[in-house]
Amino acid sequence: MEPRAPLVPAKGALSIWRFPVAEALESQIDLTALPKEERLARMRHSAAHVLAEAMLELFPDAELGIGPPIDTGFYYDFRLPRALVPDDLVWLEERMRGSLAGRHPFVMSALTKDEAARRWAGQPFKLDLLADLEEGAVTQCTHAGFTDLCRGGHVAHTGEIPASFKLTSIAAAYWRGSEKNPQLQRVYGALFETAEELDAFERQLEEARRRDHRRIGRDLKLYDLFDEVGPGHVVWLPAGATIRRELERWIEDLELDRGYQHVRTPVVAKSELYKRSGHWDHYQEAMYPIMEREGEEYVLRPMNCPHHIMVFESELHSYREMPIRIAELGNMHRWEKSGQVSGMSRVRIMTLNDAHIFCTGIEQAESEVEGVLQLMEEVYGVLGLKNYRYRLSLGDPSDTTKYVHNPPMWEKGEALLRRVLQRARLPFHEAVGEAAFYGPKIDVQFQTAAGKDETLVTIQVDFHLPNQFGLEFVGEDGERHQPIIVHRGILSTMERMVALLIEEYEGNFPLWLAPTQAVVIPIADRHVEYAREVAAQLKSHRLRVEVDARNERMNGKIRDAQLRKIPYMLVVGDREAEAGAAAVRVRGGGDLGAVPVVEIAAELRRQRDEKSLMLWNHPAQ
RNA sequence: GCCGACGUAGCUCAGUGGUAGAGCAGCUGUUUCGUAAACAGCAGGUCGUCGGUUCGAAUCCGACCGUCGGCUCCA
Repeated sequence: MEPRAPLVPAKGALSIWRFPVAEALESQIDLTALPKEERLARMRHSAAHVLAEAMLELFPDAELGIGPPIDTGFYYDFRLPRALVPDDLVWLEERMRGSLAGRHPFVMSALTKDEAARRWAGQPFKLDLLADLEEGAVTQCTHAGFTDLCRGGHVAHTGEIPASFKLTSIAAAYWRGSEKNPQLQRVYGALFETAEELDAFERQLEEARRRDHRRIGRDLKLYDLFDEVGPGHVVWLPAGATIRRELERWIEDLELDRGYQHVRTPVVAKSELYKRSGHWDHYQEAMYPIMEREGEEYVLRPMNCPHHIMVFESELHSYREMPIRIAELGNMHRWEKSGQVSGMSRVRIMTLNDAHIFCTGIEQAESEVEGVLQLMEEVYGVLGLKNYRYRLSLGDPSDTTKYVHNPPMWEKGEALLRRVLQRARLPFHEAVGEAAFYGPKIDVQFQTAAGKDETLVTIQVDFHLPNQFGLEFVGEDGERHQPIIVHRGILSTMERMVALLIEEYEGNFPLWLAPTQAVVIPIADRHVEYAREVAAQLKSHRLRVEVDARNERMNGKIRDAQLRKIPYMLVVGDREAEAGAAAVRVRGGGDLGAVPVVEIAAELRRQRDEKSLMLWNHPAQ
């Protein structure tokens, strides 16, 4: 499988949007001389101005937020007297096209902070922006009688904005991205240089909708959700549970090979446990509410760490036993806010492929982190997933409520993780404010079909919990020492992993994961008996095979099997029954002709055991 | 959680104040068929829930529940 470019670039990602003041005042710009990225950014940002111009026509009292370019176009945030409706977008877009035809020049001018404060007196958000600007760096831009406080980055005139744009959606957005601030109405636009590129973008959106795990999950009967079971509480149907079981068996075997020990721990604990671990202070709003009986408080666990710490604590350990790798497919419960629960990728009850590695010290922790990265590369190689990036997720020293306060601990952890990434020569980026509350981590970020960034793998170095729980082991010197814990998830939660795989494979699972691996299709009723024999023979190799004995024509059965994305259709009629064979049809491929059943069994076993991404000379997808 | 839209049969959808519809899926029967949909019949809904307006509500209003698109948060 080739690496697939993200279908839809992340919406929030800002492109180049920084222009020195001197350059901003320059009105003569040769667009063709600019790199495409900057040219597009200028076009998109200019289009945002034109949108604001049209919006002021619709609502003269509109309060203006910001209107930056984004990777697929632009947006502009407004506070408006009423909610926008889709018809407003039609009207606004028409006005914008009128402004483009007018070829109005964008004219930048500089002004003092005092002048700007007077000029923008009626625009609270602009005043808020102005407060952060240095004297001498205040500029505004005028076109067609519309002026915006703006640092620049435009095209020369509105005629240079390509007509290949479209207002796409109305959304809500908090001012400056903080939920403490007022919520504004955001209008998104898509803008590309050519109509062909805009078309391609729209086709990508369509493609993303086709790959959506919620749609495919329903069509293939992988999972379901019920109002009365609750949002984010996934019901795995037999087909989806089969995929999950294969993944679980596989990862547990890989872990056993690498010296992990599996445990089973309860999904409920006394709140006391989480008070001690620190979850209570940093995580409580994300936990299910307390259950109280007989004067005791219990909670559903949001994380497995404290339970695995109990496993470590159940006896006194020697440095000779370490590292001790404790693993569990552990159920966790997190009270996600109602607006963010979605399909299987964002749920409230989930199973994490979790493990905690208890290490004697920095050196051992470092080597364990390396081992985890190697396991991760192996696992994702087998799954054929290549569309990911490493992120070093750091704490935010300025945020004392979100992270435990212990600067030396954070420094040690961050340095350790950075060293491992550098030694492994893995390209990574650093992100402040993305750490766990108890320590920094390496996250591996994947992109979903819809273009959203999701964390799958996470590796964390933790000096905090060993301290909270007073963990000890006996060292070579006979003294007591505090271990370091490496937390790690490889497959992520089973929910999120299966959601990602559905989208990655578009429901066309490789043989080893396919819920039904082959369906035997008798041509007429008299072939049903032979079909059952073929199926029995394959089932004796633990292949998941069905017989389609329905009263349908062969064509109909083939069509249904294709729609169910079953890897192999084994058509049997008189000729095949005679020869002890079946005509093999490959999903998405053609008829391979009759093949002896023993050979089919051998080939399918091989593909399954090798976890092949290919189906009998065809790509699995 | 916040803003907005949406909620009609298992699924996809039509129906905008006057007796609930279609296609697919399901069931029954006929057909026994060579690589992406045979034919016919039957059955299936207190229109998300609760309340209100009205002679009359799927349709208008309100609250709640859920879904979707964003924002914020996150495995």
